Amino acid sequence: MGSEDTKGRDPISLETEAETADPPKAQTERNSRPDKRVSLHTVERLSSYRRILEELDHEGVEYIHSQSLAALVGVTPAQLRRDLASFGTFGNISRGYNVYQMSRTISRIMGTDNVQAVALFGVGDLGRALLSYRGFEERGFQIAVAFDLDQEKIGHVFAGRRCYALADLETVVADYAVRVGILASRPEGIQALVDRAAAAGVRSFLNFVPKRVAPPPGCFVEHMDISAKLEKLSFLSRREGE
Amino acid sequence: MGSEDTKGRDPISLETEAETADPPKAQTERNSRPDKRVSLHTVERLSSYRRILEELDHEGVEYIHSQSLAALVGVTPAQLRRDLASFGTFGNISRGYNVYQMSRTISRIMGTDNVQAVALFGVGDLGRALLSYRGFEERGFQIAVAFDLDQEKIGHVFAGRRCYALADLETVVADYAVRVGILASRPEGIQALVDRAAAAGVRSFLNFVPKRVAPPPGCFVEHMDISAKLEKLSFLSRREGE
DNA sequence: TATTGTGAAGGAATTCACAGCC
DNA sequence: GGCTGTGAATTCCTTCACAATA
Repeated sequence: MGSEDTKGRDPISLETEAETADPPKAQTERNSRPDKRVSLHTVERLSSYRRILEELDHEGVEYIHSQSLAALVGVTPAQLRRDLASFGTFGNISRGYNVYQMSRTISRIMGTDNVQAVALFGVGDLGRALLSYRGFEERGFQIAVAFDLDQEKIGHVFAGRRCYALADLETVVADYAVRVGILASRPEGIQALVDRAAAAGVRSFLNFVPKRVAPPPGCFVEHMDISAKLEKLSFLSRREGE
Repeated sequence: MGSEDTKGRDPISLETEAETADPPKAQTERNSRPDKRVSLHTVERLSSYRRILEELDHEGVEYIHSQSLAALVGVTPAQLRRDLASFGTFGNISRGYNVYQMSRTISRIMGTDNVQAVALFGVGDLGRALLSYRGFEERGFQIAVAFDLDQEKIGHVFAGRRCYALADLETVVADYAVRVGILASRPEGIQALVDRAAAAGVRSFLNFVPKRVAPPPGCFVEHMDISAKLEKLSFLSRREGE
């Protein structure tokens, strides 16, 4: 927890002003390459780079070399450099990469430099756990509203967020400009729910419900399959020799 | 919910007897190829195949072609056939794949044909949500025990599972033959916890804690990064033209 | 010296396309 | 006719190795 100069800034969403392509600082203006064709593998790794970078930033680290960062993340230095190079020039030879700048740049690439409003569908055990989960905000997301079928829950406030009836879906989604939804409801009728939310303007969904959901046209559904991860671990564990 | 003949069987863990390489039915004995070298990509897709297959099985579907199954999962038919072929011969030409047999075979490949005991570390909001989560059992996992630091929680029973003190880690892990752990605790001291659990015999960890954990030698740590998934969705959504 | 960024090489994963089968 | 399983081709991803730079 060495607290060097952190220049009085929050880890994320410092400048929530313009969103125009303003060249704010020195290094940042170099990496605005339009991006040729970025693979999803790269995007997924960028997330893990950013998570580590944020830890480092909190610890007061200002610069880091590809060698060290790659070791922390668990990739090869070449891979790290290649990933970053997809978006332009990040590094400073001999000083390495500026931790804070790079974290902010990745945010911009991901589109999480401004906080996005997220809607939660289903306020059961898991939904409430997600509502009280700290860590979304500092990554650029905020569960702004919740929906549920249960009359007991509607109108109630959970961890600071109001629970609405599904009847209000269209107006609430519009009011809060929700583009991302988290699915944590019962499986029944979830496809209809997704279709309706998509029509209301929600573009992508993170699905915790153990049920297949087809993405509406132009939308994306990402499945959070806990059992699948456990199965992967199970498979890996029985491969003793590696 | 068409209820054709389901031959009076549970979706999983029907025959928990032998675990010896018994050839139970007709088709199953063909796919015991030792596996040359299976990629992790294939393993991850196998999980999603199995999830869909189980849905289909519940709906009473007996056979399915690679074309239809691939469409449901969201991969190409060639990819599906190639994945399955890594393990031997699954399909019956012109009838397609036997839904139930294939689901069982994937279980065997994953090592989830017998239920595995899982330990939960941390009985906070998320931990309790996981304890009450239905859906582990039918995929071959059961949270058998929980651990927490909080004296209020120790000795308490949550959703049928007893919460133990960390002092009892070694004995409890041995008693229940725990090989898999789920991390849902506070970030502080999590690395030490993992190292100690690994020494006690836990081989792999599913980590919900937003903190980097280095896998002990011979062990695996899989990170469940919710924010990373949201970032991926955010990135995809702003690529309008696809 | 040591580091980044990047052509080029190598390897891995996916798709094609068809033989063999029903 | 249509299907699976699979060699071959292709596309994609990673690593190597070095020029350029500080």
